[in-house]
Amino acid sequence: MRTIYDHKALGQLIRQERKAQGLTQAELAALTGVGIRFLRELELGKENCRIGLAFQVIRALGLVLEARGRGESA
Amino acid sequence: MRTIYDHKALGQLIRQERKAQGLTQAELAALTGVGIRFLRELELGKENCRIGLAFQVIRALGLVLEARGRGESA
DNA sequence: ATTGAATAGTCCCGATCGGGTCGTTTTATT
DNA sequence: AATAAAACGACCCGATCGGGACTATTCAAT
Repeated sequence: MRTIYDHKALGQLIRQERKAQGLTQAELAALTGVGIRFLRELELGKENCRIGLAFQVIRALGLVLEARGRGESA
Repeated sequence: MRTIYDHKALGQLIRQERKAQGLTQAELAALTGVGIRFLRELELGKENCRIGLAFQVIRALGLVLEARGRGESA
């Protein structure tokens, strides 16, 4: 379980997961239906990308996002 | 703990948390430094908004996002 | 060290976002 | 039911995204 505090952390996570699955950026991009450049910038922590596309990638990788309030216990 | 499978779920969560904290959209928008319209559309599950702004809102609300691989146990 | 793959950076351009605001609709309170 | 507040939808417009392609750079493996 990994905490995602911002878009950079998200990019790192995506890259890590992509590599863990043995995919290249081009392959994942094709799989996900987004452009290679988008994926690259997402992994590099681009400040502003479209969240819909980001979620497509997240789901394509089989990642699960969970949220809780600050105080809320896991 | 709540699973965020897409941008709609994220919007719902944000709205719920905003209300739980007794804030109006205008107040939260001002607090966060985003436009009211952006916040509104984010809560309504706009497909494509800038992820950087979304994270600003998430942090402003004190929400914590966590991610794990599909198989990974919590 | 060499070689090929993977990633990063840049180009142009159409498509869309996000800003504020005004008018309308929904929700809440009394 | 009446009133006020909050949320929604639409408007215009400048700013930026995201697409593919092409080159340069980094990386891994032999």
